[in-house]
Amino acid sequence: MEAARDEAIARGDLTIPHASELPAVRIERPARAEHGDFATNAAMQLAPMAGMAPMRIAAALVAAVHLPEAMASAEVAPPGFINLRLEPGWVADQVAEMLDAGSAYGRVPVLRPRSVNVEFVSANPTGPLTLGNARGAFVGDLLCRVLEAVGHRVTREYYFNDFNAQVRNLGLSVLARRKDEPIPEDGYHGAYVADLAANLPDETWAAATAPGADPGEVLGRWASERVRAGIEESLQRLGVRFDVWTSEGSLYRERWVDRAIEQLRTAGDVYEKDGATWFRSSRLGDDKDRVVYRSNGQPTYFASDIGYLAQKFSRGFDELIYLWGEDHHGTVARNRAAAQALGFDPQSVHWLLMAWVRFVRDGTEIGMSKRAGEFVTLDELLAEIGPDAARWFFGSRATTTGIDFDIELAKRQSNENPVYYVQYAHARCRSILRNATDRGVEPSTEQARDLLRHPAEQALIRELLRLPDVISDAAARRETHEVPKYCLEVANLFSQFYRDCRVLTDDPDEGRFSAARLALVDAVRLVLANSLGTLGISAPETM
RNA sequence: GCGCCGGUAGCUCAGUGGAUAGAGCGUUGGCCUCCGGAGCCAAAGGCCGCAGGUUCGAAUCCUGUCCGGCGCGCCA
Repeated sequence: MEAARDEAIARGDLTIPHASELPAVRIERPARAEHGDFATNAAMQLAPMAGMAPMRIAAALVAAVHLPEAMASAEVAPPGFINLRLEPGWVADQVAEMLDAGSAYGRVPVLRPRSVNVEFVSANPTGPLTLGNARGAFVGDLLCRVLEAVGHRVTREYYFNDFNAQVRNLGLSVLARRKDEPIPEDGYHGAYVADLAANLPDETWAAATAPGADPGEVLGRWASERVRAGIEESLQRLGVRFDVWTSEGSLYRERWVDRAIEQLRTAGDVYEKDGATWFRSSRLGDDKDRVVYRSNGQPTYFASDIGYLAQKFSRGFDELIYLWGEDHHGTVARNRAAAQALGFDPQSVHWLLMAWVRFVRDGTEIGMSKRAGEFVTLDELLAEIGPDAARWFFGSRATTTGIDFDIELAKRQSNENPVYYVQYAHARCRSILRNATDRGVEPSTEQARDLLRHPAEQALIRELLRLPDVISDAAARRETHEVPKYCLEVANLFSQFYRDCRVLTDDPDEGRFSAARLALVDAVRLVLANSLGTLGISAPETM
């Protein structure tokens, strides 16, 4: 199209005064089928500088354009759009291309694959994962899958505290349970604390109660590791796995924190005031400076963050992604400042914030407090609605959108969940393919160009052609919710095709289409399997 | 008070300056001789929170305002 523009200018059909800067021609996919497969607003964008009516410019562009083989036509539409249509035979031929690509179809590698660290969930190991952690677990996993689909090397990382006050409180809660004393005020009241106390090994108990021992520390360390292992198992049940588990304590043992802060001090970004040590984050966009060492000498949580940034970058990642709840958004500015002050490209660190999930049961909000012991666990959610439906639910929403999650509603709707509609379409493809094998019918794309001309077939293939764009966009935007939408669209168009185009038949007249349509069914199966796979959702043979 | 994120159909949510604003669920009405009815078709349902502005064109960008969530610690 840009070539057409230049040619139109050369021919004198289009005059742009004093070689103005020409905007790049943008091609989009129109919302309506009658507007073609692609469209561009180039003529309307050129109109002000050319001083010509958009319709006339569009006509000049169309006259000058050399359509590639895949394109059937370019038409002008008011108020100045140019609509492009794909050649139906080319469209039909793409079924063979998709089947050749197989499981790689839709996975278009980016130009520059990066090594990306994605940190998510990172809940403190002071209790089982709750519904509150569900969104982070699914969104993070989906994000990793999408990034991997376009060729990035992804490390999934979980960061947890193993020595702070919360862990100590957990230890003291276990102690109280064990001794049948009241749980401390800041302690944890959930039933799992009693389980921990009951399963305490004798040697741990002995170590905790030995003379001079710190029971809170000893029991906290033991209990938090046990809880952490339980979290890992829960996540595995969700289909979420992590490559690296990093403890806050290791950042101190390996001296990442003090070395990073010394580096900042050398650079003049750290100073002492009121007995505390401060990082000059206000110099780099934060509202105010932040304490890294308290006046009692203890590091703040932010100090750990700084050390962690240095530790992660030392491992050679090109990009760091933090997936946080939006309640942490106030800490982003200081972390960004720290990354910059440490000499890292701020463009290579991203903090993605997820809006809060409001959990309601029949209209009233329910709290999620580990400390009070009032929560629904992730395992309970899974038992109620299943991992596929849960993945679909959280994967279908933009991360910036607040969600109202009604557990009763989710249970009731789990049977009507759109995910089953998509899985059903996949199972139906499989069923048709099985029936074909029984009848001895083989899929073939040999005559597809001539045979796959039905509107339902053409619409379906054109949708299948979108998969690479959908995956690439999701990875570039770091938002996955377009993928479930796309699955739904494919399943819907497949149903229409299934209604209008008989695949297997005893009718000899209709039978000549069988092999080509079977290949199309196979392509639909492939696209559904690949896109569901990107979501971590199963693509069943039967339902 | 200041900052960040939201406000779109009855509900839950898409919508990356373009053409008549969409989907799922729910509601209403149709469709089972035939490859899987967990399906298909149709209908009803919208001052895109409100008011200005920018633009040939605004749900989208800017300003103001209202409502909701979150954050503003030597907590994490």
